[in-house]
Amino acid sequence: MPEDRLPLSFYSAYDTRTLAQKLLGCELVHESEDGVTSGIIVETEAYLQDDPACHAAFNRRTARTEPMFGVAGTVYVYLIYGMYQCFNVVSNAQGVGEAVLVRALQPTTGMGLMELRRQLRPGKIPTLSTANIAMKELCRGPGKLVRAMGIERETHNGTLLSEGNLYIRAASFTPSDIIAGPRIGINVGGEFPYRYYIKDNIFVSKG
DNA sequence: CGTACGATTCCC
DNA sequence: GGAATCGTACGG
Repeated sequence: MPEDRLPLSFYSAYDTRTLAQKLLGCELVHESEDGVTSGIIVETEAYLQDDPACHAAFNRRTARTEPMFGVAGTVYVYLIYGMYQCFNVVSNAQGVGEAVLVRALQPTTGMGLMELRRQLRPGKIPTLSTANIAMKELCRGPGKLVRAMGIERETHNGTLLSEGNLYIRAASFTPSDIIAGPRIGINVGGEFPYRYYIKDNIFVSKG
């Protein structure tokens, strides 16, 4: 199978909300030392520069948000609730500060490795009750998919999807129906329907 | 320097 | 329903 990695030009070819929809059906890939994991992106959210829910809203440049002001196709990974991380694709022109949050994947490669990574949660000893994670739960949520894919802020934050071992493949199909609705877990900006997901796809998070 | 909190997940 | 857990943001 050809790598078919999306070029950097793909990420700047659309406005952020359009990109969030164009990413649906594309495949996120991580070629790690432990093995390859990948999954079809089935759920995303857009975060815009005039959007109160966006970390970089209103040109707020800090050490954390700096990657969001990089070129489209930059990776933005941040720590949330002290124990989980979220993976974003930086969008729009350099200096704008917008991104697309990836919220769920349909696993395609390395499900065994995904399950192992999910079991190895910090402070958690795997038990029989956690020994088997359903395939549809492996990447069902932004924190879950980051852990299953082995994505880490230390190594991937600020990298480019056009180079390195974390990248996105072009979609091999066009999603038939895309649903838009309110974003999940935010306290402001709830009036904007910037969450997008593939209709009837069982790997989409419940929110 | 102190502290409140978050684009979440899991357990009671 | 509530805890876990810590870097970040912001005020003093």
